[in-house]
Formats: sequence, C-alpha cells, structure tokens
Amino acid sequence: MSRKTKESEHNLPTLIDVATRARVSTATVSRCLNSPGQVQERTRDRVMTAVQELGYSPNFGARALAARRTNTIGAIIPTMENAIFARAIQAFQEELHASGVTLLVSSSSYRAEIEEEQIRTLVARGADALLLIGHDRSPAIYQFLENRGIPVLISWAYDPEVARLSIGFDNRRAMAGLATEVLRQGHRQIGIISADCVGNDRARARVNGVHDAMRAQGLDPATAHLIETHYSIENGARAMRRLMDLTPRPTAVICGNDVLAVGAVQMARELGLAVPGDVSITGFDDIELARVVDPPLTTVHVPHRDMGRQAARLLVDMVAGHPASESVLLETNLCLRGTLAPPPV
Amino acid sequence: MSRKTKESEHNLPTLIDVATRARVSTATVSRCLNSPGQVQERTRDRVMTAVQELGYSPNFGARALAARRTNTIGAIIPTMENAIFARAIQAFQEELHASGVTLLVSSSSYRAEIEEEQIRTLVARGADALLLIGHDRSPAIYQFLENRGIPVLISWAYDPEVARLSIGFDNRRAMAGLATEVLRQGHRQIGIISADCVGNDRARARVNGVHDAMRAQGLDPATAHLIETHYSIENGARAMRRLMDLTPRPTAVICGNDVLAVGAVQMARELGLAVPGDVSITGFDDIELARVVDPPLTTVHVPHRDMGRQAARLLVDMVAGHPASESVLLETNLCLRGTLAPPPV
DNA sequence: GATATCAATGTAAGCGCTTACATAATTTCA
DNA sequence: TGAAATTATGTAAGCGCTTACATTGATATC
Repeated sequence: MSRKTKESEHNLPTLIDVATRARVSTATVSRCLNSPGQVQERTRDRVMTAVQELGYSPNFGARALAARRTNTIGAIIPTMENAIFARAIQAFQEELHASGVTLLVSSSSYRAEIEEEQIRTLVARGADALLLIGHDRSPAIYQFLENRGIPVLISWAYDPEVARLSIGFDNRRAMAGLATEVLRQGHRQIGIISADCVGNDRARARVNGVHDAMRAQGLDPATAHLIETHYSIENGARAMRRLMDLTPRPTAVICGNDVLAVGAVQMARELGLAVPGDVSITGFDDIELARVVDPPLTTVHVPHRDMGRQAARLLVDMVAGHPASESVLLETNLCLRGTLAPPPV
Repeated sequence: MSRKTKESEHNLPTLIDVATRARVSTATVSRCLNSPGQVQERTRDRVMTAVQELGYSPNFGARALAARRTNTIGAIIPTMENAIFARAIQAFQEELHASGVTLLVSSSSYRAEIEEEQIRTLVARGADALLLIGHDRSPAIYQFLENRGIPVLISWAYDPEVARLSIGFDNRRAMAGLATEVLRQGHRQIGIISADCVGNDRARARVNGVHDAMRAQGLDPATAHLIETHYSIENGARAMRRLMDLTPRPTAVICGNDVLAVGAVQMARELGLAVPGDVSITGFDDIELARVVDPPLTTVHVPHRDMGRQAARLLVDMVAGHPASESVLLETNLCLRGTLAPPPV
C-alpha cells in the first residue's frame, strides 16, 4: 500500500503549510508557537492567522523528537479503584495541567512486575519525569531510571532512612499514633488486617507502627494476629471472619486501609457483633467510604489532594532542572469516630 | 547551549547502536521489533541479544513520526472521583493493554470547554482513537474529529435516535424502570436530585425516564420537584434538605446517581427521618458505596466493567480499520435494596 | 560616515524511527 | 541444471518538528 494512495489519507496541515501561507520560514512559525516573544508582532499575527485558518496543531511525535522533551509526566499508581489514589491523581493532574504538562497514568494492580513494565513503557513514551508510589522496587529499575536521567519522585511515603526524594507522610508513625489510641482505650487483644507486606513498604510501615505502639506499652507485638490479603472490601470481610474465630478473640481490629476496614465492619454486622460494642475497628486513609459506613470509621486522614498538588509542583521544577531540594513530610490526622471504643468488660 | 556539550547528556542507545552491535541494518532491527516473523531466527536472536545488552528501548516520538500511528487510545471521563468511571476505565485499560495499546486518560470535571481542550490535546498527542462519555458536545468538535479521521466511540449511552457509534445502556429506559417500581409501591410525591441536565445527555435521559414512568401512571411529571446540582455526596445532602422542606414533602427521592443518593440518605438521618420508613431514596450506578450505606441503596446496576472491556475491543478493531458494525446496547439491572419501601400511611 | 550592536528572520541539519524499493541469498520446479 | 519464485536483508528517503548558526536590516556609538 503506497503512502500516497492510502484511502484514508487525512493530510493534516504541517508547519510548512503554515509557513507558506504566512510567507515566513518554518523556524519563525515554530518560534511563534514556542517563544512568541522572539517574533515581531506583525509577523506573529500573520502566522497565528494562518494557524487558525488551517486548523493547524503541532504533531506531538515530531515535536518530541526534535525538542527531546515531551512535556509529559508519568504516574503509576497501584489502582484507580481506591478513591484515595483516584483523588490524589486528580489533584496531581489539575496542577500539572496548569503548568501545561500532560499526565500519563497507569496502574499496576500492586504487582511489581507490571509496575516495572509500566515504568519502561512510560519512559519509552518519553515521560520527562515519573511519580511513583512508595519506595519498594528493584534496584535495577532505579538504576534504569537513573541511567536515563529521568527524575523520579516517590509519594505516599516519607522514610528518613531512605535517601530518595519523596513526598508523603510517615506511615509508621501515623499508624503508631492510631494504635496508641486503641491501646489507651484498653484493648489488649489486637487483630491486624494488612495488605501483603512484601514489596509494599507502606503496608509494612503501618504494621510496624502498630508493633511500635504495642512495644511502647510493654506488650509483645507477636500477640497481635496479623492477616495479610489484597485490598478489597470483600477480603477485609473475609479476614475479619477469620479473626473473629480466634480464641481469645481480638477486641480491636486495626486495618491497613479504609477499604479493608469497611469490609470488617460489614462482617462484624453479619456475625451479629456490635461495633464498637463488641469489637472496635480502625481504618487508614479517610476516604469517603469511611464516613458512609455506620458507624463512621475511626481512621487516619492522609492529605491526598495536597500531596498530589505538591508532587506536581515538585516534579515540574525537577524537569525544569531546579535541583530538587529535599523530601517533603506531610502531616496526617487521627480521625476518632464511631468504630473505636473501649473493649467490652 | 550546544547539543553536544549539554551536561546532562544521557545518550540512550538508538536503533543504529543496536544494528551496529548485531551487525545488521537498522531496517532489520526495526523488523525484529515490529514483525519478528519476517526475520530469520538466527538473525533475530543476535538482534535481541544486542537489544538486551544495550538496554535499548525505542523512542516513542520517532516511532510515531515514522509510522504515523501511536498505538495509543485516549479516553476522557468526567471525573476520576466517581468509582463508576474509575472502574470502567480500569477495565478499559486492562483490555487495551492486552492488545499492546497504551491508554491516555484525562478528566473534564463535567466541563464542556475543558473536554474540548482535552480532546484536542489527545489528538495532538497522536491518539489513534478516542473513547468519550455521552453524546452531548458541540458539532464543531465532532467535525474536528471527523476531519482528522479519528475514530470515536461514545460510551455510557445508548440512544437509538443518535447515529453515532456507541456502547452503553439506555439511561432513560433504565431509570423509567426504577421509577415505575417506586410508583408501584405507592409513592405520589416524587423528588428528583439530578446532575445539571444541560450538556449532560445521561442526566437528562434519566430525568426523562422518571417523567416517562409518571406519565405511564397518569401522573403529571411537573409535580415532581427537580433539583439540579453537581455530583457529590455533599450536594446530594444539600438538595435533600431542600426537598424535605417542601410541602407536600416528597415521600420518595430519586437520585441521578449513587453519590447523590448517599448524600440524601445521610441528610435524612441527620434530619431524623427514617429511610425508608419516612422517605424512600434511590440511586443509580450501583457502586460500592451503595452497599456500604445503611440501609443499602436501591439502585440500578450498570455494567461498567463490561462496558469498559467491550469498548476497548471495539476501539482496537476500529483503529485496525475494521468497519465498526453498530452500537452496542448493554443491559442494566434493578437492585431493590433497603432504601425503598411504600410511603408512610 | 563607518563600525559595532542588536533584533528579526532564514537556512538547513538533524532528532530516531519505519518502510518502499532494491538487492542478495535461497528454494522450487520444469 | 538453470530460470523463476520466494525469502531475507540492506539502502535510503522521509515523517514534522526544533534550533544552532548564518544572514539581513535597523539602530546606537564613536
């Protein structure tokens, strides 16, 4: 099939067409579009008119190829299905958009190998920088990004131990704060429902936070029964059922996020257990769901929107070559609501 | 700043590097990557080894420029913050990914002018095809897409009146079904909380569905009090408060989606009204939230995942030049749950 | 008035790929 | 066995932009 005779030949106007029409060189047209200040007003008007008349819009690929820059930032989140990521990404995008940067999002379903593939895809597509969630990933992939000279910002985590630039909160300390409150109310039999800790530094940090709080109270962390599962309401419910079969039965169940906690609340109801009368339940994230369940969930509010917005600004600066200063620590807040109360007597 | 001396010169391997190393021409390398069948196995192995050793990955811009195709499909949704879109998009992406196509998503915040801008951006970025939500948009933008020869699939709507190719459900009929059930239970004072109907054909169709059902029962649609607002729990609550101040007070409130309905349920509780004892409430979409509220929401289940998946397949076919057959109508299901009951006597 | 300075524009060399066409190597078949 | 057909690979011309450098013309400086 010849290029010229392809039936669906939609010959879009190119720079040359615009240049011809405006009686200038392609360089001038390019300048009008990219740095209008360099062009005299009379000329610019002529060019812009031609652009309008032809309905010209620049070809992204050609532009990327020539300029070696795409004005694109990539982000990989574990899943769109958790509102916490969806909202952070929404804020992230809005902020990027304000800077004329396009966002490329993909989701990894919490799978390391998929995430790696997505990283490579985004890089191949010319992402100027990347936003990633959490620190845990293979050194090889970090090396890859470094070789490519692609700035990376880690979000959702702030770990003073790790040198990489990040914006986020201290998952461990935040969860320790919540767990301390649970213990303060008198709970001694603790159940924990968490995401898989392997390859998920946030989940691990949260579990460690619970353990920290227990140790601080002179309790043995090993007495807390931990169930690891994938994040979903259903899995939260399933894990809850297993915990409620234990002897002694936990009087408080600390969940790695709100989604799991909502499942736990639903299962408690199904089992005829009062929340918080018979069992207390806590979440993490403070998504909408947390206020919708009855009773509303005691949880930790994470500043997802703010994180998204600030991440966008940082990344734009990094791409512009501004030496990214240092990691940003955001604060979380304890939300004490209806699902936490002292244990039954 | 000279290209050669730019300090951050990350000279990525190119096709030429791979070709040199494998002692073949660039054409052969390109063929190995794009249609391996054309290349002899021995040669292919040599090339692939070189690719591995150099850590080569093709430059997207160059590829798009040369091939005049990007393997990218764009989607614009109103918002990521409603789980219904997030999930549909997730399914859409998974299916595209399986076909080696990358998805570019953006969200318009239900704003027509933002959506237009996003469409142009996606097209400029070389999207081979577009997935859009609903039919309502300016003829100019449809013309633009047609001129560019960009296949478009409309989702979330199925309107036999409209010629454009679409995949979705009949919002009007689905809502009429739900409203019929509401009326059957004896309600005569109906309140409606909807999104803005202007520029939103789905919202309009749903309101019309309620009116259809009323007419079928010999009721005057004008007696239904309609409040239009943006989709959010808070706005749902606010609208509910206004409806509950009306005389006569509606005994059933039909909401344009689950998010609004959840807000309505919460406000009812806040006002000390029993649901469904004092007032019935219905939603639309059947998102997770619907089962989490207490009582669980009577709503209409829409097959969002299925829609996403099928949309992906259709679009991939369209890009491949397969004459897209005809619009796809998906079925919805009535979910009768706890928030609907006969009106108080 | 000659020269230096500066602003506005033009010229043309790539950017890293794909692919039509040409050529070389191999197989098929009379 | 040689010509034709088939398969594997190479050659090189773009794809549509950006931008370093060259050129031109106007203005400022001596």
